[in-house]
Amino acid sequence: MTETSHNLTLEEIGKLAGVSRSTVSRVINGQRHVRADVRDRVEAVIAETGYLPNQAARALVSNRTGLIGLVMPTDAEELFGDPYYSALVAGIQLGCADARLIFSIFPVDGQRDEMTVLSTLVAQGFVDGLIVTAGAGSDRLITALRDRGKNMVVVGHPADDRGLRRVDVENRAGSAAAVAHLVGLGRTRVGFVGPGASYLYGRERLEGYRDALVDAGRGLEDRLVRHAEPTVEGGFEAAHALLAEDPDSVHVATDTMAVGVLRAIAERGLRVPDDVAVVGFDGFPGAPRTEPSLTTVVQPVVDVGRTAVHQLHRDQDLAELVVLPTVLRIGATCGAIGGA
Amino acid sequence: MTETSHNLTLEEIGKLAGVSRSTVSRVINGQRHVRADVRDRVEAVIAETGYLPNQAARALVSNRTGLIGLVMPTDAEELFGDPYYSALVAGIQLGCADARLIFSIFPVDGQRDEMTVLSTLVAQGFVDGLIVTAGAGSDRLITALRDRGKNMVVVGHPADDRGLRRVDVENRAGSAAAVAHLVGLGRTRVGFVGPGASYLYGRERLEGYRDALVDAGRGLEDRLVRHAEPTVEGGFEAAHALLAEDPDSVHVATDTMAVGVLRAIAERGLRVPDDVAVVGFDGFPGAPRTEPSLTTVVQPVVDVGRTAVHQLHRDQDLAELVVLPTVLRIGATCGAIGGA
DNA sequence: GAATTGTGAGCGCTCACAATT
DNA sequence: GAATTGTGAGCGCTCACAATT
Repeated sequence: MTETSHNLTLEEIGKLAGVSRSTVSRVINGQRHVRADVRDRVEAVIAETGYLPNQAARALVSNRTGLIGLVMPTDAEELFGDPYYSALVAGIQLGCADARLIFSIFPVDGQRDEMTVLSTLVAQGFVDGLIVTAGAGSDRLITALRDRGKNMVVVGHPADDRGLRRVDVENRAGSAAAVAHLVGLGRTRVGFVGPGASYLYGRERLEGYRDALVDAGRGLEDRLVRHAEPTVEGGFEAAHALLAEDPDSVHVATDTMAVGVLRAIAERGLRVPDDVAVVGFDGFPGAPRTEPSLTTVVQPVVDVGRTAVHQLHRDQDLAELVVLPTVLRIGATCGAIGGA
Repeated sequence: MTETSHNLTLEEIGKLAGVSRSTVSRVINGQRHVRADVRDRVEAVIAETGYLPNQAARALVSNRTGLIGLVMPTDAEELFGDPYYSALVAGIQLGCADARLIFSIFPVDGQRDEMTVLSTLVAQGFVDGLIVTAGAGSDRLITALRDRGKNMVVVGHPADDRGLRRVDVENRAGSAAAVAHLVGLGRTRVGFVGPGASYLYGRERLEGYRDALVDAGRGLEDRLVRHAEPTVEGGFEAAHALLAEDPDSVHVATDTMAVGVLRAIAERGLRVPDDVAVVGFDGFPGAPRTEPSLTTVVQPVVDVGRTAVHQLHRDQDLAELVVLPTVLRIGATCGAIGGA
């Protein structure tokens, strides 16, 4: 544990153990063809000196650093407290542990040009691969990295998805299941509240809503579909507009918006689920609980993170797109259980 | 923008521009002694080819990577959604922008041995320096990095603070100001709710509470001091115990606990600030608002992050400990404004 | 002689191969 | 002859110095 001011090298460890730098390298990298007693001697010297190989030298010759990066936009401060990122990070961490990689998050804000930072990271070889979440803020970045042929996995659905390795969830089928559930419970006027068309996942969830209504032989009423920003306030406002159309149920495209929807319903003196049933989407682990507890389509964010690492790490011959299934979690807002 | 499969080298760029690798290196690193027309020619080739220097080679020779790391514990999922980290990250990002460094967060969970990860990071030269937040979970790590003489700045107050470069806030003086404020408003039975003794910041804030009462010539009553876990629930329980002692005000050592304290006061049918005044501590930017709005001691977390980077980056002759001042922010819970 | 440019060496590893047992 | 070990070269830069204008 006593460490000298300058860092030791393979050569020096070899000298101390009476072997060449090659043998030390073999011991460190766990290669065969090292005699047991030699291995022990080298390992003893390593332990004694606290030697750690220089990563820059290693990276220079092997072209690998063992680092995986997640690009995280931080323009909006909320993003950091977002339970989505929290779960995604947990999943990526699991994936990195599986693959013996080091996980690092690169916060990128709009002030600095993200391209500058990222060229430094990947193009210049800081990280072996990058996980980037889809969204308006990352479209340019994703295209640039793709064009440079960099090792990248995109989480979610960016505007331009050509030639990308992606991990996504079953948005359309998930929402279809949510709406089919409401229809199955006897609801006849099912509304939809979701984010604007610029959010692809919102568009997909809206399609799922339509699929289910068409499958059930129902008509589609444009007035029962409302868009707003994917925030609590957005949900609140959209719900007020929707409630004027007298729906008996709503599928809300994000749980965050669903909080606003529940608030608007309560403000109108309506009961959930008796007057209006609600089914959300997302079901993130750290998200705040609602009262009554929200029925929602749970997307497996932790698995998404873990899968993204696997996609990054394995051979290139993997499927371009991995879509993970969602699960409908029954709570108290859909009227499937209890006194409704 | 057309990129070939293999990355270019300095040598190749030099050949394309009709100069040596040295001249290209000078252009890239912005050194003098390059003729203007040569510089232009080299820059044109760089732009054309999209050349980016290999960071591993750079790091190998210069012993610097330009990367700063924040070690972030993720055992508890809440930590990620914590407004404290959110603000700290924002500050570190500002500091890195100032110093033209790249900022990276290393999530470390208790499952994997954090020492393994970190030896890889610093000892082996992935990052030039590390910012570590104090806390029970990081004590071992901090000691190990200090013993290895690694470039590190600790945020907050670890159990063993010997030989560390630290950035901290005025916990003691901040709490003293909070309590002096309550005393100045005529409160005579000032209580304290804070975390257990294992939290050093809590101990310091308790000392500040005592300082202010002693300064005001008041006695100290042990029954007016209550400890619990630094959570909303902890604050709630401690407040219920405290309220049995009939205090007319409370200084709560964290805003999170203060939320629980306000809830307990309301549950007892008491009014804030009329019956019981409350002053918290922290004032993090992203923290949820309370009703009535909380009077609190604001610690400058963003500045803490920024300062930590400066400490890491500048010469070693900087002060070992930088303590940033806190500010009392008047809200509606102390009775200084409005109808109380 | 000052500004500009190029050359050689070396950072600390890994890999292919040769030389040992 | 198979297992084990060592040697040489090279990854792509930066730095000190020499060589050029």
